[in-house]
Amino acid sequence: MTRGAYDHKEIERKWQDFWLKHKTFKTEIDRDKPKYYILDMFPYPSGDGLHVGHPEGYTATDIVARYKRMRGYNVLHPMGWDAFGLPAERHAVRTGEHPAVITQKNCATFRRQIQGLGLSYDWDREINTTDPDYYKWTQWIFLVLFERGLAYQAEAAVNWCPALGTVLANEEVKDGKYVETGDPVEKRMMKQWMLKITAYAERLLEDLEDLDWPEGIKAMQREWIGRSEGADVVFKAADSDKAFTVFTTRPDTLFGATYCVLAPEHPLTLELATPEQREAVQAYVDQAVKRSAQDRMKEEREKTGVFTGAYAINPVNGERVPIWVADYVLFEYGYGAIMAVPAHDERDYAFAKKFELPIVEVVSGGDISKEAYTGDGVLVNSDLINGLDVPGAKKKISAWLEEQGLGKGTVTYRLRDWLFSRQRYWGEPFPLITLEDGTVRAVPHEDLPVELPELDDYRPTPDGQPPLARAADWVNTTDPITGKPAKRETNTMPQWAGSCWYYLRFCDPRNSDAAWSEEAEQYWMPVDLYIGGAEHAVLHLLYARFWHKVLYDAGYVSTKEPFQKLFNQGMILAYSYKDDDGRYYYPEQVEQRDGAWFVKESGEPVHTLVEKMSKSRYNVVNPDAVVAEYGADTLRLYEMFMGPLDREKPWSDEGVQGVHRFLKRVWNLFIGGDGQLQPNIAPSGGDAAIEKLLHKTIKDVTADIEHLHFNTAISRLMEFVNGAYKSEVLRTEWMETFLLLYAPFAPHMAEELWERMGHGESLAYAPWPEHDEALLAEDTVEVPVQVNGKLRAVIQAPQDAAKEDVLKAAKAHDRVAQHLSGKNIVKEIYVPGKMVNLVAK
RNA sequence: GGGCGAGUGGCGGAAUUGGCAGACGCGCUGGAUUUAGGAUCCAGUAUCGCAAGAUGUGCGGGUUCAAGUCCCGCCUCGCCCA
Repeated sequence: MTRGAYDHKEIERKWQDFWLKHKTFKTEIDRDKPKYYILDMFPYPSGDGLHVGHPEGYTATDIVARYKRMRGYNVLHPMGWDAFGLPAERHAVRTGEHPAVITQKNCATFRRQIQGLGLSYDWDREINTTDPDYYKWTQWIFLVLFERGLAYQAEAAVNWCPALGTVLANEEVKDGKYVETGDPVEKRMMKQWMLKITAYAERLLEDLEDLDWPEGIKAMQREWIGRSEGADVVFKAADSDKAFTVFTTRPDTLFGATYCVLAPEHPLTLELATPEQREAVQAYVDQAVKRSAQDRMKEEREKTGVFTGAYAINPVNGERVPIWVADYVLFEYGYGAIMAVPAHDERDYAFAKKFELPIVEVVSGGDISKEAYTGDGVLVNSDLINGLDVPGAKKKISAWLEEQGLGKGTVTYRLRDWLFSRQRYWGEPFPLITLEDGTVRAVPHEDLPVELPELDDYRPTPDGQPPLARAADWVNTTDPITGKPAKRETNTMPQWAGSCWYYLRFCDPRNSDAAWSEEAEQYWMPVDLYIGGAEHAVLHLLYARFWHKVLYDAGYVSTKEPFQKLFNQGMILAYSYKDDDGRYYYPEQVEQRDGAWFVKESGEPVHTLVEKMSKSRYNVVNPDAVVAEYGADTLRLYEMFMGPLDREKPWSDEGVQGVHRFLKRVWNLFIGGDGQLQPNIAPSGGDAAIEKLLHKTIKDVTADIEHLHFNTAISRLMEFVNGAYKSEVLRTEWMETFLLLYAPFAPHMAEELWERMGHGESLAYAPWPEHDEALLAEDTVEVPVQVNGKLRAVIQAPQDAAKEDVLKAAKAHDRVAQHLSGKNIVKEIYVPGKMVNLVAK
């Protein structure tokens, strides 16, 4: 290798060591500077190590963090590990090794890989959700919820897998089977801890308004919360003293209710069934409860149901309507009972058609002989609300129901309370004990954390209890108040718990007296910019917002919302190669000939696809390999150059090489083959055109970073370098300015060149360059001239030229004149400094 | 079915407010240098055409002096909800 050649390995090692050793990015509260809190969604440290998707978001936040520091902000930019979770537990079950051991190993790998990317985190703030010093405070927050009445125990339906003897998360179950092994999963009622997130539904919805978040994410949260206004209506059973309540979003259609449906789980279903029908109803209920909610809700599925033999009285007109049982009504939603209006609801319509139930139109505007009409229209066949439109009818009928004591207008939410317990080992233990009389008591704050006990087997017990039940010494304890025997909770918290508040711990991560100090929270919060994948659009972000609001109500935080601005990076995809039999090939196994792809060995044709990276598709790109071959600066720059941050984009090895070539061009612009600074970099002289280009670059790169348009920012830097290569003399000052612009993107090389330019200090806190608008002003501008909207010439004109002069010059141009000859000009348009258009006939 | 987003060269993608479509990069072509290059540098590269010129941002209409950009109708793909 030539002496002066770009050696990314040595340069990157040198500066990574420098930053760590000098704690360059260590942050303390500094009231003389404005703060800026920029956060990545911290990773789950899996055994596979970093994926190329991780550096995408991390590089984006790193660029902003480095840029903001240079703009004089006090930047909080931390990293940590969301390390509780299933893979480590599965590993423990297989090997008997404590999950903490594999977790430590994985964290070390992630730390090494992330540090190898030159990301400017304050490593003194590193946190780990599995560290007792951390989960002590997760337990403390749980107690805040518990003490405020927001945590309660309830019988809830869970996914029980008999083959594994454990409960599974919803994500692990598909089509009634465990996704990993295919073992059947059934619903089972178990006592679970629930968090009352529904108490915050309205505020979680309302406060979305002021957040600078992608509209799509806000829409998804709104849908998830699913606020709907409607009415509760009481239906009495005919010839009985029983009654049931239904919730409907369409009380206006009450006169069109021709039957009612109870969910199979509804307690009245069997009670109301007539003796003749009871057997059929029982059989239907038995098979319906086994189906999943998603399956039951599927619209395309053939509707099923059984008549109970009983009738209800429609409260508005006193008519007898049959009561059916059907699985398209869910017990969890509303009251598990509906009034069916087949004329104006598609599912009711399909059901009524199949079972030949009457369909009565009450809103005009559709053709109910063909399909249900769900739009607005004038009410008909509806007595006191005839002639009104839908919103007017809703209002009037709700008021009438209330008057008559038959119901009332209500608001319901799709959002359910949060099932918060898991029958697992590797999670936070609940800081609760249960006395023999059933009293549940919080573990006193001074006794936190409740640490996980050591086990020699991490499987559930043979009788289906969670693994923690194996630790009898731990489970059996005494109540500190009464001294009576008590048992610890054997469930643990779900993985979401640790990530619900980590952004607060980062403000004050080593505090042993509190989860965070008031001072730190007030200085740093809220998070100014939060970047991560859209897969957390609903759950993580909703759960964290919920906890934050509870902490706000309890007076522990000063902001209503945790994350002011949110941005989602798009997924990185990759090309994969697949033959007609569906077999995949590694990129090294295929070659391109005449525009088509073939397997090298067999010559068999393959087609290329752009897909998610996965091991089974043989298209995973390993960031370690890219760093080893091209360096971290290349990986960073390439991932940012691929395209807009929020879009999906395919990985291309050629693209990586292209960016690496650019980095080498920058290096060679500064450093000659002899390893010395290029002789044409001089304290004075230089072309004014380069100075102008530089100032344009400053202006554009600055604006692009502010807008997170990193791909175009990099293309501006490339344009400057292309310009500099054509210039004979490069003024030192200009080249240093360029390095500052370049530094957030390729920090290792920028630091190295900055040092070689004679600076003794890191450029991490050097002031960000400002452009001089005066230098950008043009004396003369190029004005395109169109004839009838088509470009015919480009003329030079003074910036402030009068309209007449420009038009005269335009008409005088040969080619313009040629296209005007024989025609009359009917209109002349001049947009100053921009455009001339001559309309001629 | 509903909501949101996207559709621009061979490829990834540019284009504040309607104002020169294709910046920048990949790939490709040619040249320089080199014992050699899959290194480096320079030039070219939307399509058709020798040229003048014509055509061109998923498709079909419209508004406008001027439309990738605004409006109406459709098609395809992605995500979310059902």
